[in-house]
Amino acid sequence: MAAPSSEAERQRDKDRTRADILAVATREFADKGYTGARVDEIAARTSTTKRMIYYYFGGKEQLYIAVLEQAYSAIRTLERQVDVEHLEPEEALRQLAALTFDHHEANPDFIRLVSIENIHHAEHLAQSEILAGLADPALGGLTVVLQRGRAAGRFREDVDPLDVHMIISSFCVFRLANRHTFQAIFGRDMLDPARREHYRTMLGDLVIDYLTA
Amino acid sequence: MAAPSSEAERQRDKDRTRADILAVATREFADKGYTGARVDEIAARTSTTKRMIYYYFGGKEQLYIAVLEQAYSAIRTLERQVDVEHLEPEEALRQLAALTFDHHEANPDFIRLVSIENIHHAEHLAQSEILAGLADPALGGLTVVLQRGRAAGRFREDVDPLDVHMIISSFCVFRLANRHTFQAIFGRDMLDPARREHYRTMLGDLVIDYLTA
DNA sequence: AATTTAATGTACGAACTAGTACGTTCACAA
DNA sequence: TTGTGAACGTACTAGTTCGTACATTAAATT
Repeated sequence: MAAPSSEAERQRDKDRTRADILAVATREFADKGYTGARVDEIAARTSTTKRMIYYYFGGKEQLYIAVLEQAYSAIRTLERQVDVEHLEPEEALRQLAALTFDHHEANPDFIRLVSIENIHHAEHLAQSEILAGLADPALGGLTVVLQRGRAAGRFREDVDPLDVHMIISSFCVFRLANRHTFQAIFGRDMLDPARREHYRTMLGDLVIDYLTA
Repeated sequence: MAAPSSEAERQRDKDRTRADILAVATREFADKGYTGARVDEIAARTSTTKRMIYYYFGGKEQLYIAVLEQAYSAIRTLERQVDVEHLEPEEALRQLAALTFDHHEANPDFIRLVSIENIHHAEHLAQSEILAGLADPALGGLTVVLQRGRAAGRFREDVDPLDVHMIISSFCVFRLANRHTFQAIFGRDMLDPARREHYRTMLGDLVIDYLTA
């Protein structure tokens, strides 16, 4: 009479097997890229077999798309966490920027998957159905904040929310995505914890200074 | 009695064959990534054969490193073009930023190679010997300009040239490297010629506003 | 308990891919 | 003009990699 899905020690568990494969595949794809990732390697690190990858996902490409979808879904509701209505526009913007900063830093696999997907011209993302819900959450709060700042005469007039989003993303993504070549060339680790606060503040200043110039 | 190297229709030409392979390989690696690129495919697009790739370069990895080296070498002397001594600091900075903007836009293959190399943790770049000469040209002019701006009391005091370089690169690299996912999600093509001037100006404002806040 | 269906494991194959053995041709020097 | 080495082409191999045929076991259903 126990609910089957709540049993912890089941030997056969569709959800668990799927989740296991997905987790391992995420790391493998993020680490090696789409072409570099090996289905056999993913299977080996799973507690199940390669057969199950094809059983549940159909193939390497569909598995990769599933990985992408899960990674993107995880960040969808992110920007909603900032109280854009009651904070001062400047402070709300700083918090939005800091949120992106923190989230990207906490999810290096996601950034790598985005880089990889861009190498492939976003052809897999384009096939996905999650696309629709992605733009709005990223821009909702930003649009409101800019509106309020402009209304109060504190922000410049000609600013597009998407451009501000682009500025913030540029900085945060670059810091992770280009970490290795930057380190190799300039000898500076952009992810050094000792410099974290410096960069975090810098991003806030950058955005605010631009908007209030 | 004609100089052998000036003959256009030679059937055997070491330099030409090498350059041909390198040019084709650059496009192939930039397009497909290191793992995705196929030696046979590169050979097929060459006017020579796969045998020559191994003859001149040794193997796929060495060919890739040669491609990387050539791509990086091409941008080494870039920043020197700005007259940092005689221009106003603000104007010199705007020109430096615009130069990076233009160069990145004109060399999408290079940006893709950098992305690809970061996916591979810059392990190939680290093996290369060109590394040494790369940091200086990128920062030389910037350091002088910031110095002059600070001396004139027009720039904030606490700014590191490498941080400014990072801001500029972030923006320019993001615009190219993340073009496809950005387009897929937000429906905006960051490389649309109609928006080019907008972004170019925006980058200059961003940097100047931050430095003069 | 019997039967059906979902989930899983094993072993294998077909196609691809980096790299090479071997043979050939051209340029140049003596 | 002839010998020699550099430059080049063809055909192949060994190993890899995605995907699947086939067998099996556990859960759900009747």
